[in-house]
Amino acid sequence: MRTSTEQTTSLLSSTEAAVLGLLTRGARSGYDLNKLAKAGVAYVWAPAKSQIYAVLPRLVAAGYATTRSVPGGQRPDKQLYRLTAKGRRALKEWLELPVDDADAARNPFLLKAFFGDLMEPEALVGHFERRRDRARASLAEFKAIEDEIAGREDSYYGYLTLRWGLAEARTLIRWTDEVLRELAERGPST
Amino acid sequence: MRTSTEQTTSLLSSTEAAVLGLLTRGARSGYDLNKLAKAGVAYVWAPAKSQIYAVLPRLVAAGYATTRSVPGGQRPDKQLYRLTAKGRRALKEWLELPVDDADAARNPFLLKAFFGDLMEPEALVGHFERRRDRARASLAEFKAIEDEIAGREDSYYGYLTLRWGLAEARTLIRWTDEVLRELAERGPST
DNA sequence: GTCGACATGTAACCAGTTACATGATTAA
DNA sequence: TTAATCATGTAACTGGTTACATGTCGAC
Repeated sequence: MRTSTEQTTSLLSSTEAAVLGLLTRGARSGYDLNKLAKAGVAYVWAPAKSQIYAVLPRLVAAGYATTRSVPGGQRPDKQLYRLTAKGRRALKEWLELPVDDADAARNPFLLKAFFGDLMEPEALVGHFERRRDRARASLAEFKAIEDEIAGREDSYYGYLTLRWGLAEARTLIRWTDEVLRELAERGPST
Repeated sequence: MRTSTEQTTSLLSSTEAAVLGLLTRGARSGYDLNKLAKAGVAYVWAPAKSQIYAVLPRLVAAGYATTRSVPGGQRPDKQLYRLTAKGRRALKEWLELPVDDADAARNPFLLKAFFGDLMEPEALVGHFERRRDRARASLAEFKAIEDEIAGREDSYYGYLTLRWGLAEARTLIRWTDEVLRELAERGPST
């Protein structure tokens, strides 16, 4: 973001973009956004709560959002954030910018698998079993969401990304199953 | 790693683990490791050069590796790092530790797709086309590597992870193609 | 005579995390 | 009475990035 007076770059961080994106759906508090993120974009982007609270004032400082204090009775006042036209423009700009081609490959699971020869066979099998189980759980979860939103025009783009989740989970299950079968074959025989 | 005297945790960062992993293949310099990483584990873990140079002295301090200076004639002396028994144990421990279940979902591409309604249709199409092209390129690359290493016992675990790369690329191509077809159908008609 | 490989590192920065701090309200 | 939900935020840290700095040697 670079909060200099004459910023030329004006680039959002992904978390800032995610927050602005959620704000397009209406004015929200940090608390709301956190819940919304956990429920909605979570598969795609999952910032820590503290990060959301950190980002919001910056967005206001940049003129991308405004705050309004809603008295909360006994509890702390609710800070309601609302997207500005400038914020919407900045978001659109960020969204339309090509994704950085070299977006870091960092997958701890694959890293472990890659060095599979350096651990006990059972440990490796455990990794793959957990991965498979997790993929199965995701698949079930995604299917449930699919039933809910499939065909609903308003969540078409969410549905697109969900379909990636489904496809990935299925591919993951197939691959882990295959590997587990292979490992079972080689393991005992050697 | 926590370089306290009585560390109980002794946990490696993934980059430290990756570097130790590469060192199991023999003594290497930072420069070597960087090239090796770019060529080998890159799909799985791709640290910046400077990060490798930062990690190496820490590994030595922790007793996980030793250095030996190899005079380089005119050029800077080569620092050759060699894995210690302790380092190998630490690596094994890290490798066998279950992967953190909640390993951050952060995919800028999917994030953009999720908010597809907030950008120009052509921009979204562009995103998907680039993604598809990139997946095609990866697929070709992975196939080439496959031809090289398939069946070679010594790279079995590298081959496992490569197969994930292949499967993922294929799934990605199928999904992006599908989405692009859909977008083409809705775009002009609406 | 220019480019890329060799070879090491530092400095400044950044995006994000975990744990801490506070405290009322409500439902089981 | 205990746990969850509401509601905000700070502090300390971490794992990483980009750009900078320096200089030789060999190939084309």
